[in-house]
Amino acid sequence: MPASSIRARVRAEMIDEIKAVARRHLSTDGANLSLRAVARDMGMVSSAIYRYFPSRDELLTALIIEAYDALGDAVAAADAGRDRLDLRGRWHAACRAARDWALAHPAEYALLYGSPVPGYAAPDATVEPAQRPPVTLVGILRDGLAAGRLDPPAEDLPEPVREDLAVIGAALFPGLPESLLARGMAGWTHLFGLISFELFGRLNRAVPHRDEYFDHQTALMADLIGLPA
Amino acid sequence: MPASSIRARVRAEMIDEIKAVARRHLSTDGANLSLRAVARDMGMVSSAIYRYFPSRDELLTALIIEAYDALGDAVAAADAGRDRLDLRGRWHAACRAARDWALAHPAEYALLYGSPVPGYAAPDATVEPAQRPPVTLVGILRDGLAAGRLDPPAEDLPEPVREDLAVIGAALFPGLPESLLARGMAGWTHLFGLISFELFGRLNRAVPHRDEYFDHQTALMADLIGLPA
DNA sequence: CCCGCGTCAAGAGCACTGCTCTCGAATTTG
DNA sequence: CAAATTCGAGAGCAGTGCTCTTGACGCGGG
Repeated sequence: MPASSIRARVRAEMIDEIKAVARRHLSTDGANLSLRAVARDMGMVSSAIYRYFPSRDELLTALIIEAYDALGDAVAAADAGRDRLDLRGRWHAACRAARDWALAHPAEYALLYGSPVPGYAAPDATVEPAQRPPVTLVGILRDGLAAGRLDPPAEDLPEPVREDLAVIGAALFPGLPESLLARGMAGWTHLFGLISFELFGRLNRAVPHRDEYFDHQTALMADLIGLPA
Repeated sequence: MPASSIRARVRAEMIDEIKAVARRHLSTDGANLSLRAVARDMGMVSSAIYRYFPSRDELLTALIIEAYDALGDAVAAADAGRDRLDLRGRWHAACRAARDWALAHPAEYALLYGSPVPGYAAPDATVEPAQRPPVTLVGILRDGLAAGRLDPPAEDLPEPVREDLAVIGAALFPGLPESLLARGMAGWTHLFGLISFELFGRLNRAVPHRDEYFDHQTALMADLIGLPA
């Protein structure tokens, strides 16, 4: 049925263009993007947008999912570009990729990891893409353990913590000791804080040498995890 | 001049009431608080608010500064409540105090540490209050070093990093080795990420035992810093 | 004491927002 | 070819921050 396909194709192109224009607005106006402004940029009237997105939040959700995917791809690609056994190299590459993506797309990063929009609840469709960056990071630990290059820390976790981490591990990293997973999550948590601090201007006048500071901070977390030099 | 003082006192009370009502709205409606709604709650018309605050952003700034102070006080009080030599106890108490405050005032925390409001630039008056929580945290390291209970890590920092940290240290923590300051900042960065993850719903279904997870994560950073058990 | 200055709240109004509904026009479908 | 679907435009609603004008009130100096 080529007839209906024409319409479908035009419609898909319209959706893509709306998202592209919205992304552009996002980078200048921040999270409060205006449907009317997007419509104006496309030579349309605001109500026409509603033919393609039922609400502004749905548009935001689409942008969020695409942003998660882009970030996840960037991190995964950087990790994949290193030798599987170069654990520290993979760690640094993945961390830097996340930071580079965030610096290149600050508004989208803020959309993902900034304060949640008051009325907006992230739909379930976003949780899988959101997991990809930390999964890539902890995957480095999994590989290191499997290759015998990384020893699980000799540490007894409090039982409730071990329990929670066991559930997470069973779903995403079967066989990974909980103590190692805990340190991987600490690394991910720290990485998020590090990028957010830089992006949200919290070390504006304090730290001029951003790149070096970032690398050293992530190296500290690699030490905590036990990644071999 | 008691006459003009009456006016001044009424005016100060009005300002306080506006801030109180705005804070209440903040906790329910998030960062996009409405001047008109605040005015309605006070039985006033929106334009009357402008007698006391020249713009919505100025009101936000006032709330931000008060929030920074409240958080800083909470952290400092928790730290001060422990024996000066119980470094790990102080660390945990300070971290927990920050988290407790954030959980009790999620909207204000988001205002401080969430994505920056697009048009809004934090005025200089906010930087000093913003420094107080991390200063309290790193102060624990300074005391530990002075008491001989904490050894600076034997580590050579990259020169640019050492340089930046030396400037920060000279202003706030004279005599503190840069390597230790770096770990203190890692701890602060991680703490911020940890609280944000919990508050912004990123470990909603994943980690049911929040308290224990939080304590264990901060303990990991205490390990990295080298705080003695 | 009381008049005038300064402060204050109110109201109207501007430009903007997300969103809904209706109405023609174009296009696809049977 | 006729019917059904899709689409864009426009008007309109309720809300926003903010400005300006108007009138009332309290205060201090003459």
